[in-house]
Amino acid sequence: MGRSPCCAKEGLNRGAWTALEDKILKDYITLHGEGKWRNLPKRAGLMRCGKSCRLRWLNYLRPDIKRGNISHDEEELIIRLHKLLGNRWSLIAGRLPGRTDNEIKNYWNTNLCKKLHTHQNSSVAKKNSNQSGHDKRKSKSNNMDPHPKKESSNVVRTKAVRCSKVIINHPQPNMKTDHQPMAKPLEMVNVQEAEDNNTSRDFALDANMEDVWLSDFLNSEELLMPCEDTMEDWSGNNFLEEPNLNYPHGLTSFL
DNA sequence: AAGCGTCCCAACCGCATTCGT
DNA sequence: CACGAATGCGGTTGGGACGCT
Repeated sequence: MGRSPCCAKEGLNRGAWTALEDKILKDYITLHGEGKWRNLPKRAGLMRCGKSCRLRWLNYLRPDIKRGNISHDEEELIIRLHKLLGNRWSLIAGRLPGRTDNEIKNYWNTNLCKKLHTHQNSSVAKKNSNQSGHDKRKSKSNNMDPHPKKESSNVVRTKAVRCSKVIINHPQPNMKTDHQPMAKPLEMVNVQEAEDNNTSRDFALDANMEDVWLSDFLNSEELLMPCEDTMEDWSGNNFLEEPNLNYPHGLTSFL
């Protein structure tokens, strides 16, 4: 695909994985566990590079995978997390059980990004009409049904949970129905208080504390999306470049 | 039915970060 | 501490699916 191969070894398979390769990889990892990706292909007898195996496993073969059918709640959560975290797909994915960074990234790029633009345009146009729908596919995507055609196809849709860096102490998020996407019953930690107490740096270093804060933040009314007013300014994702803002100092370092 | 254009997503890449010696 | 290897991450791409003409 344009660039030179990452694994310059000749004879390696590239492109779409076959069912046999999937089976070999899955069986091998079931037996030996994850890791040692570099050597895995050789040991498993796969003509793939380690990176490719890892990606295939993480995004496709791992058990307890959810694929497709991103719910409205999940979508809202993605939007809010993206506002908070920017393109930190792995972190966002860590907040969405069963979703992977790749899936979320794709979903964002193909659906939410367009939705945003559509929304912005419609805002600029002062709601002259319903959201465009001039593009049939876009319209379909905007109906919270991003994969309808594929769901009926033979494409397997399973993806792994991938909690890379964020420690999630919550029980399985209930995919909130009442503006509480982070179902954790949390003791309310006031961000401003934390800052006032000069504790922000510390809690940013503490994953659990950060988790609490993040949950609190996400539950805040400001981020209840989509909202036209806020929709207009979150495409830039400048919040990470502007350390001050209203966010704790430690967020960037935490990320 | 065929051709064409658009869109989606799996898989790739390079770079960054972490780990091991 | 330095260095190389391994792993993780986010951006990008191309093939295939789909809808329209």
